[in-house]
Amino acid sequence: MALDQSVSKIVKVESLHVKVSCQTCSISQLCIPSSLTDSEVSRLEEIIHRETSVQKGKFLCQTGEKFQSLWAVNSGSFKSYTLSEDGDINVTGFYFPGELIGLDAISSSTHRTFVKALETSSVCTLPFDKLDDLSGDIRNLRKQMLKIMSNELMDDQELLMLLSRKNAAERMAAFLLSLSLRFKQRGFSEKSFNLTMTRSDIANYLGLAIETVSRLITKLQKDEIVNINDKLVEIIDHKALIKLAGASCEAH
Amino acid sequence: MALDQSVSKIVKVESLHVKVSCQTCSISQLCIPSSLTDSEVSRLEEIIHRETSVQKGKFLCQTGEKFQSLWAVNSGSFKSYTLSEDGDINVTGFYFPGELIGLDAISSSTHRTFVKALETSSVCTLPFDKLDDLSGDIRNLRKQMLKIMSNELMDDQELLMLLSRKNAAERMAAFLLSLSLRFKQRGFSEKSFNLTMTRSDIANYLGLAIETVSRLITKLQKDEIVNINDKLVEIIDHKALIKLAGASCEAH
DNA sequence: GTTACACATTGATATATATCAATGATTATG
DNA sequence: CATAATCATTGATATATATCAATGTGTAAC
Repeated sequence: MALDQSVSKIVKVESLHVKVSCQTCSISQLCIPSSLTDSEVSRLEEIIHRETSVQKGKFLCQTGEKFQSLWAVNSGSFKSYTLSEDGDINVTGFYFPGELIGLDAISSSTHRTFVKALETSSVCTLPFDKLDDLSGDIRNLRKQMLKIMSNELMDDQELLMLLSRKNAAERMAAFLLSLSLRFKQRGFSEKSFNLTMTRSDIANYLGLAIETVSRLITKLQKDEIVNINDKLVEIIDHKALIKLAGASCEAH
Repeated sequence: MALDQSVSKIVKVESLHVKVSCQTCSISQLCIPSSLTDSEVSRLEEIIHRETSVQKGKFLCQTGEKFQSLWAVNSGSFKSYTLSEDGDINVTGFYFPGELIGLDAISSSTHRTFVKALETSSVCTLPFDKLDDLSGDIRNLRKQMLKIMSNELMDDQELLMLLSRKNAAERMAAFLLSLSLRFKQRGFSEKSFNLTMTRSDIANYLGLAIETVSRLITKLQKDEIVNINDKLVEIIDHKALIKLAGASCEAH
């Protein structure tokens, strides 16, 4: 599959004199769980470009582009993927409000993935050089950045377990649980949320065939564990889902 | 499988008046590829506890232990793994000279894995608090730490691709190539090296059955791509190995 | 409103790899 | 030195999931 549509062109949302500040936003994991003081948040605020809108299907970044900023998702959702030489897509992750995009590009100073909006979304832009300078001063910011990265490492390791050792049903269950947890952590409903990505994205991400994903979803409904109506997921039996995701012995 | 043997007890190697300095050691990725000045390296040196020996089978850390330091591998090798509730082992990674252990524990301040010496090895210990303080002062050190973590994120993503999308032969080839590259980057031979881990470790890490790994090794020899004599690997046809690891289309 | 196109579901079949089983080789233990 | 224990190899069989194929459904295009 080739690149669809035109290259991204990020459009600044009209601010309409509504000056939203980081203090009230409380969404990015960079500010919130950390112990930044008000004045520290203010300094962070100064370097952040706030509330940029990205239309559905547009790119936040593309492979090969120079890395300059991190993005914090404000609303909407994104998928990241790589393209192999043969042109096949490898979905590497999904991003939801409160999450940081671009951490993996720090080391090479170049983006290694395509990041595409799954719906019309908005992000804050964090120029990395300035962020880095600031973190020299602010111990808690430095700590928080390392923490976020370390956290990502842990998440990746978990995903690794999932993909290498779990069967299809376990992967699907773990995927839904992970989404549920991420939404919960950011103050959204953990019981009911939207799958903004396609079945094909999910299948690709989980290393499964799209037909397998479809069948698994059907089965989860039959077993009355989750209810999935097209895009809308409702988790009915959370415990059963956990059990399904965790059980790695019986299946082997 | 339960925990084998006793808990680690790290023994200080007799220094024998040989004061090895980081300046001459040049092994850790923390110091070397970075642009630290001599005086900066000296400051780093002051906080590092050098050359601790770890016997084969002993633990560098265990799940649940408090995170206090990172370790830089000097010699030997380690494996990291988790234990599920049911007691089965999940090998999460291998560590060789020059590589840093413990980055994933930063976020939770607690070790989430067991790290076990595959052979008698030695490490340098980097107290994290002091390292963090120092990185507030030294911009390049800060940069280097983020770079290392970002790099790990990239590596993990690659591994993720490998485990979710590649078949057994591709995984095995990619595993050997990745080892080869890592050894090369640290100045060791890329053509010939030791598999210090068991077949079972490899199989577990790659999400394959041990028998499959064995068969693949046999096949790689038959095809005259690599020569594996018990633990010793010799890469004969590097190009063929790359081709094998990369091909993800033909197999699907 | 009709046509086209991406997305999703369901069934039949093929295949890669796990599992089971037997044996050999190497390393540790008394 | 003998015996056990771990690790590795090889073959036969079972099974989970990919692939192929057909159909349905919703959304965009004209």
